[in-house]
Amino acid sequence: MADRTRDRLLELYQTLLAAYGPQGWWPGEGPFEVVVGAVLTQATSWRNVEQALVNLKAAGTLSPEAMANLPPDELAALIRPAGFFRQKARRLAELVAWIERSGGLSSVLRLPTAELRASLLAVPGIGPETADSILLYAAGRPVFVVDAYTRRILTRLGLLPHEHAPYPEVTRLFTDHLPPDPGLYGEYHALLVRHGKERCRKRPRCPGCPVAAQCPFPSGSTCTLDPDPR
DNA sequence: GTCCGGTCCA
DNA sequence: TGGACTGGAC
Repeated sequence: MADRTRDRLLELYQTLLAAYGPQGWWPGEGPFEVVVGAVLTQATSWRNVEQALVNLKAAGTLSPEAMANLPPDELAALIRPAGFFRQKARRLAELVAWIERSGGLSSVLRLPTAELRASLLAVPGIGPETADSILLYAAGRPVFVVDAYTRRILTRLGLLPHEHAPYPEVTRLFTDHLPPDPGLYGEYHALLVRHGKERCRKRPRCPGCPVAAQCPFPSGSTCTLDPDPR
């Protein structure tokens, strides 16, 4: 049976990969650094997250055990460059407490995918995108991470009805039509982020866009304003 | 001034 | 649904 969506998704992936090259996600060493980075990068550019990670490393607190024993205000001070630092310090503390309660990170990362996802979502401050980032990049599970870039790009390409499509619907677009390959999903998501910040911005930079041939509204022709009927 | 690799709460 | 959370880069 012909799967047009699959063909379009694979074509998009190949185009992005050819244009930008492998993105090398997730940067950093070890699953705990991925977990921490996933929280720190919430609504925050990675550049700012990096300094926070440097601070945590320098303080020797980039392990669940060390972080669990860190006073909240000290943790907040270390992650200050990542923004939302009081809130994120609380979120990291909650997350680390859950990890320690659950027998440590390696035990946690061995939980079945559905169970791990549910447990992560039950931690205050962990939403679907953060949970899925951890599932994919720290635990190596074939889940597709959906963010604002993903929604915007797919909507403009006509693969989604509108930018506010529910999270599970967007995830399914990928998992229903592509093989469950964590390597593919990880690279694909990273490429969408790259394309979203470099080209397919709110105000898109269409001239010279590598995806123009696959896009219904290339160049300032029309439709730079999304109609977006809720 | 605007934008970030979101999430929670009223 | 709209703010609040917060700092740094462009």
